[in-house]
Amino acid sequence: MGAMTAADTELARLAKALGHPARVAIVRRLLARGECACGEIVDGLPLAQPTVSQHLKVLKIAGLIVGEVDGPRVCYCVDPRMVRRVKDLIGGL
Amino acid sequence: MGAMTAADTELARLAKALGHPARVAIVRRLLARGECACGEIVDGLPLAQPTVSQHLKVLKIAGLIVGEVDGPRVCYCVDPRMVRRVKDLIGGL
DNA sequence: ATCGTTCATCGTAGATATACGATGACACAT
DNA sequence: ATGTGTCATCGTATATCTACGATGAACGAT
Repeated sequence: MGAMTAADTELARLAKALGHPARVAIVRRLLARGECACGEIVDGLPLAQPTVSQHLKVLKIAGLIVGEVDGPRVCYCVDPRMVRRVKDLIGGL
Repeated sequence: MGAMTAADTELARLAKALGHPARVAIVRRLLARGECACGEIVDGLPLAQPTVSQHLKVLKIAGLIVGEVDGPRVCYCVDPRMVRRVKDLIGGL
């Protein structure tokens, strides 16, 4: 016992993805709205569109959200399994 | 509704502090042991002593742990209120 | 007073994160 | 084909993070 475990790495990876106010706000908004186009997210944040897109990418790589192309738009929503996973890992502390 | 709230910033701040495997491992160890001297933490991690001390500082600034000087040693333990706070904030997602 | 132990801080190199303008890619119109 | 609206990616500047050797500060023992 002592070294960093796989669970430590997984939790750190997810926590890091949530380690920026904009990304927390995005997740919260998606949970409230169910799903949301990128533009709406941009409108709700005091950040430029490329910056928001970059934050969305971080959340997507972490697996917390998924993006579905819908015509000219991209619709984002949370992956409830990953949100559950975060809650379990934090709750397991 | 839309902009980043104070709760978003607080959660992001705490999540960021947990956004490194070593820091998660430290918190977990402290929760398991109750309290722990710095040296024991160093021994349990594949990192140099200054690096561990730096990680401890991050956790301390975030309020997740507190350090008490005990002779030549420094005894660390988690602040249970802050751990509760993290769980509540994550659970509230 | 000097030494050994324990831990923090300093200084620094390399990597990663954050922000945005500019540009590219794609779908849907006209 | 041309244009418009939507979003991703590129390029880049600045800041922050991560790691460690070297050094400093504080305590207990000799």
